[in-house]
Amino acid sequence: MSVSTASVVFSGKTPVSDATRSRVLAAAATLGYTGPDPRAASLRRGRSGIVGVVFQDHLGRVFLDPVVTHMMDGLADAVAPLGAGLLLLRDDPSELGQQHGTSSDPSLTTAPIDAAVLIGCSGRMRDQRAGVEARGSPVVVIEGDGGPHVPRIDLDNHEAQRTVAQHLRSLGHTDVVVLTLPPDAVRTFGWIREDQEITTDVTRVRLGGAREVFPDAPAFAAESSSIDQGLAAGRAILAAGRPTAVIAQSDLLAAGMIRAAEEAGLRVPEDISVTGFDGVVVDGLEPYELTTMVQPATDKGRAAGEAVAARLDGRDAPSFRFTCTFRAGNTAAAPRA
Amino acid sequence: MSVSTASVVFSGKTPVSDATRSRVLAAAATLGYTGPDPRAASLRRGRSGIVGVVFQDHLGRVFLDPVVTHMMDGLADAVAPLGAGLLLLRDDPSELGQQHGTSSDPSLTTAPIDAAVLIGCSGRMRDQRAGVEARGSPVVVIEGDGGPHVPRIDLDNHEAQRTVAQHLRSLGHTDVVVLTLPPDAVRTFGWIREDQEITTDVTRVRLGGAREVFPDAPAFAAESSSIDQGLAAGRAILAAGRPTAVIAQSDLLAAGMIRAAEEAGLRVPEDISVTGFDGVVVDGLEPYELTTMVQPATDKGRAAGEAVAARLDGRDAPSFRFTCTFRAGNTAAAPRA
DNA sequence: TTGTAGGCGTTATCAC
DNA sequence: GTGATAACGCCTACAA
Repeated sequence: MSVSTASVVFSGKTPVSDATRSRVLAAAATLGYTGPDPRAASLRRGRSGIVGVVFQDHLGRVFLDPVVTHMMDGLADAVAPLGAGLLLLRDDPSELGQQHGTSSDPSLTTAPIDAAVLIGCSGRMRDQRAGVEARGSPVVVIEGDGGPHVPRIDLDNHEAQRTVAQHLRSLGHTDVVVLTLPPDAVRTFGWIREDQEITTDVTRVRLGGAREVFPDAPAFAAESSSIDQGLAAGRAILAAGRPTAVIAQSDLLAAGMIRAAEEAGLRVPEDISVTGFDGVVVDGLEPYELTTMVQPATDKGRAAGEAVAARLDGRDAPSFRFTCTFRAGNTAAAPRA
Repeated sequence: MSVSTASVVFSGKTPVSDATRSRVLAAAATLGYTGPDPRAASLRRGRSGIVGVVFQDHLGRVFLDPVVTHMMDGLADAVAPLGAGLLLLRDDPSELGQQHGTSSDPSLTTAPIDAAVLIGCSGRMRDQRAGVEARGSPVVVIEGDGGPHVPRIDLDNHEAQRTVAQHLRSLGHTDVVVLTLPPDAVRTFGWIREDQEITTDVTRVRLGGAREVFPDAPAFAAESSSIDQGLAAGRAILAAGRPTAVIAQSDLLAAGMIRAAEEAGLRVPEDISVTGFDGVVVDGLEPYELTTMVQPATDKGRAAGEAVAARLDGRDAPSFRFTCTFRAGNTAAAPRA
């Protein structure tokens, strides 16, 4: 009985005589051997059959934010023919400042992945990316800047947000607040200072688009994209003043903002206009239909998956920018005279 | 410069002099070494920091079915303190009948996982489970039978479905059809024959609960839990006859069934009653509110995660059965005289 | 504190 | 068609 014969029997890569095969299988059964150990196999082969997907947030968000679930749907779809599993990873801020992953958390650098998809791209993620690529694993970034040679899948965020702002301006609004996604990995809830650096690309670029139309619009940052956060931020915004319109950077935030407005006795859109971003279905928002930009979330995920597949296949993968489309709902109207 | 010194520097498990550390790091930088290779590390350690989650379905379902997303949310939550990533795996039916995974797909047996959570438990999954446990990786099953010593997280499906059926009976229904989830891995769409074996536990048990009240109710199987499938099945059911009520095994199927009824010019609940199962929010179902059983999906996921954590920690993990609660909506009423 | 040796379980290569 | 052998890259004793 030789090791290599056993290997051959289990992998089926080389013809084996029936007699030998059954002898090997019998021996395996006796010894309680259940086939190759994946860890050893992946070391030897240099492939694990795993694509890592890295989020900057608690993993719960992956499953509760419709934009993300749709994106993941497309990603899973595109990665399937590749025969790879998706490993959900978190870009853990608690590792900040530590020399090297003393944390037990699997992360980009400690997980046995063949490729990585970064959702957003913080500074630290960018550092890790270098390490991952140094090992020869392709990296693709969705909504973020991974550096010069990293395929990048994103939206025309600036343009899209400018479109919405323009819509509000044409309705006659001048007193506008922007309710933003987290500005950086620290995720501080509150007003964004003038001198504050916004490291999260989506947040910064969308804000830039809005400010192209309303240069002086103050911005309030939420900790994450959720209705609850929108509600909390909305309360804070209304406690500080009474804008005629709020530009939210996500539909979930917009939904929360609307609730906050209702709480404060304001009618939408008569007393205050609220716009969203994403074009997802938000539960329980009736009778409102958000005025928002619709983004092709599933396509974005699929494009990322295809880019990964291409890179793993030795082919080149270009960056791709998707276009959002304006959808007029019933949450934006002319301000009251 | 020695290998072990480098190892020590990177792992930080042993005190190292500052001089040595910087010498090592400098050398690493020069050589382009970016830290330990995860594949080799996981072989040596015998741990990969990965928990596999196995679905019987296309991975897209994971992200589009609200019951599943909530469950995953709870699971991610409970697994987080463990510092493990979640690997989404698919129990690929295409491997059926193959001796050993000649497919390139990562599966329970070919993925480097430390533990596995099985969603449902097909016959093949049960076989694979044995292999996984033989390697010492704990397995937990959600909604399925993994065998004698496998912790099992599920619902009082029989009782719950009986409750709904009882409700319909008390309203006066006698002519009832059950719209079921897939009966087995093959997922054939259509009427379930009398002699047909139902291998998927949830499907079988819920059907049993319904038939305790309506012993002769015919059953129609969908291919998956989705509104589209409910619609298709609903059309087929209505083409074959006109029951006074349909017991759907999921809210999504119920939603599809309602659409099919509307298509056929039937009013719900006046002409036909429809009940669901899950208690999730179904988009665009207004003005209906499903009469359904609400299940604690998030808790189910969390319980599974805690069971995994316990087992990885050497502790014992008991099975747990959650209870569903009846929610009266407006989709079930007395049949017309 | 640093260096050396051995093995984790595979699989690829080669000889037979 | 089968068997021996050498890495894959790391980690952990143990010795210096």
